[in-house]
Amino acid sequence: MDTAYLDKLNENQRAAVTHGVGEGVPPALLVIAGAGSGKTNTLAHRVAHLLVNGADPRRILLMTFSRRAATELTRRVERITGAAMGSGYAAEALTWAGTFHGIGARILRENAEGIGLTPDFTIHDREDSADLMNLCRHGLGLSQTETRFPAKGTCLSIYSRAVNAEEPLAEVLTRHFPWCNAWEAQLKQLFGNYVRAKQEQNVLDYDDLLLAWAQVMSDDAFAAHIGGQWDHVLIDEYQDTNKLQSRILMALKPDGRGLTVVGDDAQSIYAFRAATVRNILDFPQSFQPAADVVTLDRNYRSTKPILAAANAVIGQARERFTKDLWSDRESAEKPKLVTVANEADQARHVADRVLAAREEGLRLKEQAVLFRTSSHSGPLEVELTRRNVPFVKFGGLKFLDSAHVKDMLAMLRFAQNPRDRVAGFRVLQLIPGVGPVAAGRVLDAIDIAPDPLAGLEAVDAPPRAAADWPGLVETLCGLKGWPDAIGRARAWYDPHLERLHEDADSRRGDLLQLEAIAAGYPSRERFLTELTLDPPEATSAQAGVPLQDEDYLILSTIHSAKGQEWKSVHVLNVVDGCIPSDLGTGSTDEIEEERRLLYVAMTRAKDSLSLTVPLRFHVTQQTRNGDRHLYAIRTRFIPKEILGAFDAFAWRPDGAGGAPSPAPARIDVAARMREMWG
DNA sequence: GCTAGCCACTTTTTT
DNA sequence: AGTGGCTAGC
Repeated sequence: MDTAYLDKLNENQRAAVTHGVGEGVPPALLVIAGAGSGKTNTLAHRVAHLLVNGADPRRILLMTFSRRAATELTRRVERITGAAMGSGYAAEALTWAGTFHGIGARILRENAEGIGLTPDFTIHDREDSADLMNLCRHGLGLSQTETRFPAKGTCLSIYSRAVNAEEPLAEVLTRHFPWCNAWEAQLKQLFGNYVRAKQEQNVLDYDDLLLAWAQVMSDDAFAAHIGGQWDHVLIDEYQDTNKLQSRILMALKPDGRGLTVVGDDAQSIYAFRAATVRNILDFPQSFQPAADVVTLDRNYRSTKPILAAANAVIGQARERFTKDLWSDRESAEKPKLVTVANEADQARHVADRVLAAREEGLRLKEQAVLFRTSSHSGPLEVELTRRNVPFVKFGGLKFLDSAHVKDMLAMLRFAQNPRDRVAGFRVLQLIPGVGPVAAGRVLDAIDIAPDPLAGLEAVDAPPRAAADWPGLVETLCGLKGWPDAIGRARAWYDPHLERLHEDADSRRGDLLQLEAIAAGYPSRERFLTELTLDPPEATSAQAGVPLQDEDYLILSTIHSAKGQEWKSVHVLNVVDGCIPSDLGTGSTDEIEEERRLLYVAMTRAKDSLSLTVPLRFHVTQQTRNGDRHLYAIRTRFIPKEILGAFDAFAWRPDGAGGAPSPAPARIDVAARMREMWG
């Protein structure tokens, strides 16, 4: 066999790739992989090396942080094995690649019969879960307490943390939600009802996908059966897993044999989701003998000055475990720290720089603009649109959150699982004359019926909706056949869309887009499951998704930028209040996480990095004082002592003698002339 | 029992 | 700014 691919790796990477391969099932391995150290490449090589050495691809489990990462990984494995073993080799047989939640859903569905679930369960996203929590909250009369009971979203967060961190409720409240301490007894009761409701309605929420999986694994026979399906289990981004996930992992491979985890504690940015770096720190000692550790600290991505600045930022961290990264990519260009007057200037400056770089031959796709919070890119989006610069935005997406899309999905989910009350409640109330009470009655009738769909057909029409009722029932019962069903649902929904929304036209466009997405899935169940577990993550300024060969600028939240890299990176609002977010300055742990967030943002850059500091910025949506301007200061993560790592300067728009230039909207004449010829 | 309209609250990051 | 909850009126 041809293992030439090993020659291109550095010593540590090769150690990680070959560790224990060819000696039966290899012992546990932890790879500490710093930013840009070729982590994905190393992981892909390890998988490929296992395959080349005879591992069965169907018996390899790959768990990544996102669906996109899983796709990228399998693609690379395919390329490596293709070169080594001839292109006939199918890495497609890597059938077990996905997120923890996605794999959990699949295992639970495949084993549903044996573990007291029905295989046609539907999955609630966060919004749905909050809605169900709300129904339970009302059911217990907690919405009318004298002092305010926590809002549904807060209740769900508390519940979720208790589940994912495996912490007792009292501890969760004290440590993370002290203002809800007084409600402990009521919350406990509420959560009991919430769990019961989910079970009665045959629905699972995100947490259940892990929790039920973990429960299954606590049964020895099941644990052996499920863990025995794979010889090798490899986990990426291990620093962002929580206790529940690590428990599942340990139960899959109790002796650690066949287990590989990869991560970097300096890039842990999901503590708000109960992720804990303890998982990665405690991993080696979880086994007897302890797992081997390989560290990748050579950075291939960034230039020396960029890395020096990033190291300076993370060097201020209160505690950390990994060493500084090093690079031999020389460059005279330090990262820029640009002070601008306000967010409008920030937008102008970034747009200027992006366009200038494109003039010098750097495609828009090689450039990215990163920010802490989705809304921070607002002024820039306006500026880019004004200048006709195409962009695609990742993170903080609301496509699935918009009312009309949720209506459509509720239709499909209700047809899939008529016991799903959240979906039913939503669908039934679309008809004029049906409110919460009438909807509740119908759902109660369905609950009692042995066959839910038949129950729906048999139920009496609500008194004020007699005219519209048969149409709805007929549509719901007829939502079979895929993907035709979604077209029929849309046809029924269209008049309601028209009636409910002023801007029905643009919303109709969204629904057509949804229909196009749906056509890519083999069945209604797969569509609903995968859309919930892996929602479309990008939005674009133009209608429709840009074509693959089109060039566009990347706008992304820092969280969504994880694992990615660009030649040129701009980071917006590098000021206190944004990074760190003023919502995240409650505890030192939270501040440390914000610091790592800035580190992650900076280490995305290969050749050029620029941080902007608007001195004055506009705050909207403040409860107290309404909209107002705030005077900001440079982020505390870049104190004076490390300023030397940056090229710091102030920028003002051309020709601005103080007042913002009233320049008319610029016309991209060149682009228009090109457009004349298609 | 439903709907419209008014009021109050929210508050980031995401599977 | 937009959503959700609550109340008054039909």
